[in-house]
Amino acid sequence: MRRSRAFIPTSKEAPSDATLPSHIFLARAGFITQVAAGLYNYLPLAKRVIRKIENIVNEEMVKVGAQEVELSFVTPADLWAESGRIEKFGKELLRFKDRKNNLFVLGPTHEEMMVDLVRNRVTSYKNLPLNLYQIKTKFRDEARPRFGLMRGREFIMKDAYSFHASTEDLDREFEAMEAAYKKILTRLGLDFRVVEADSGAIGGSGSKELMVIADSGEDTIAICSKCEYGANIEAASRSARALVPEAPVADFNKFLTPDTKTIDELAEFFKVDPYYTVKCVAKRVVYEDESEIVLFFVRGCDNLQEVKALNATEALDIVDVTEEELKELGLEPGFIGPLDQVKAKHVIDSDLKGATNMICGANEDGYHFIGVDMSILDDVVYFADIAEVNEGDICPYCDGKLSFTKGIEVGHIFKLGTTYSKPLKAEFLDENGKSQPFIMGTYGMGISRLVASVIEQHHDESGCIWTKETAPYMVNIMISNIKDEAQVEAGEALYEQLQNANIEVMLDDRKERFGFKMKDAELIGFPYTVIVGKELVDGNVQLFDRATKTKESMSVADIFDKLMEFI
RNA sequence: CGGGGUGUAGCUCAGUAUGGUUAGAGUACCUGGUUUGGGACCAGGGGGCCGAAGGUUCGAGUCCUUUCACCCCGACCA
Repeated sequence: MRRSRAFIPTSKEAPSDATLPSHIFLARAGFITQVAAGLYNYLPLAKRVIRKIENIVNEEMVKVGAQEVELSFVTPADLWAESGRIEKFGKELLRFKDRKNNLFVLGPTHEEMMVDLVRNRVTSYKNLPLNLYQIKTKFRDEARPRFGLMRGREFIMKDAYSFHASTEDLDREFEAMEAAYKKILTRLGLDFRVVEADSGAIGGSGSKELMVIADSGEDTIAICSKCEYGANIEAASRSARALVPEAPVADFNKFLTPDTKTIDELAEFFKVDPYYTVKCVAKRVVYEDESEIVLFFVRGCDNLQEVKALNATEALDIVDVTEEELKELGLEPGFIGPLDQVKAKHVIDSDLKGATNMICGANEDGYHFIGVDMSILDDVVYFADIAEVNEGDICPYCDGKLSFTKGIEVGHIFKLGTTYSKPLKAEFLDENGKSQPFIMGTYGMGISRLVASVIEQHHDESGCIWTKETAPYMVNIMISNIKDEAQVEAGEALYEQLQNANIEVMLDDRKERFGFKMKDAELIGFPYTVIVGKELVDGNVQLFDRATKTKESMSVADIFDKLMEFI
């Protein structure tokens, strides 16, 4: 491509609202333009990068035996009602009616559509397993789209769906897909981590997220210092502490503790480690048609993890409550404890099961219980893992310590089981002629988010640095002075030579100054720029490496071979 | 969905407290000239329903009302 003909509107200034490097540089370098909140146009350079990522995804999907399909973007609302997700997804589903007044939904993900496609068409265990995928635009009417391509309302996702006759076969496919996803991210040149995750609105038994490590990531992940364990903070677990602080041994008693409403005040009052205190977090738990206040109890040194709390109560939502609401129930904020009190449902963190020498609220203004043995609650209360892990906690699989880092969720793979096949009545006949719902898996990967992720990990103050597998063009030939006929001739010759060798090459033939064209090349981020300039009189050109920003002189005769070596 | 902010040239922004010729700068763009190794310089030029609608006024980018859009913090979210 000749730069003089290319539609690459670069700019010195970033959009005023852009904060992330990926957003700033993709906009400045002429890859994307914004249309409306969370909606972007992909310009020629972006389109080329997207196609490259898609090609890699396609290659790896073919290797694991998945088949590409493309399902309708507009999906009948009836299907969403059938699975029950029309409520669960809520306003994120963009709904509209056609001229015949039928309700439709723009597809935010395609479990229902895919199940509908397969049910009654695959009806025998002999035709399983089956893995179908597509790469397609999705639409989710996010409450607050932001960060450019990172969180758009319209985005490109690769979504795969597998169908199995047994959970063992699903496990096998899940592992194969995880391996394929790792391969894709590795080929793209990304630093990533596979972590355990919460299954969210998609549902299902087990799920893992593929996180690209980046400070700008919106997710916090806990990773082990010794082993491979990593988990989203929403799902991270830990081992019980090996070393515990000295226990405040005491007989059970009610103790006057005026004005000690917070854990800090309580720990200070008794001069004990917050580890031995019981913290109460009251929340309103919302179900489909009702809601109730639930008291969550964790150790004073821990915090409630709301996603875990949501899962423990099987609720749709969890919202804050006011002190007034608690007082109406007869509870005493600051002094709420799990003993002798049945005014609201209790959920106690499993780390408190059997704990002794604890201090907790006595449900009476100004009083706490001391010397509490939590095991007396064993049979009467619901225990669940609801505490958020802290940095420095012990890994659940080894004796390593957990630390936090930020990640961009670029992939999420789920073992769905029969979550969708059952309600949608998608069944097959097994060896015994018995009807069974499909055992399913679903595997998503954000293609447009990957474009942004590559730049989050590969950029500097001058702009984008594309990896070899993602670069829109591998080589940029820069003719320093377009009025110098010898430079033009040498540039054109190399341009033709590289094109004939099927190298993706840009020829910067614009009538601009050296500095202007270099800045432009650095902003766009071509891996290599060949500078045809003042050294040509000695028969030399320079090879500029974008990643290292170094220039190497070499003879015109050698440049082609040298490039072929690098690419 | 709560709280806040901003809408003026393709882009980044002045101008609005105190209404008053023809609405500005930088950048980008066009023409001519000079320049040609790190976003050059000189001269000339095109480009605006001042987000939209209504109102106040002799007169509105500026004041009032309504509305829309976009952004930020939070809630939410593969």
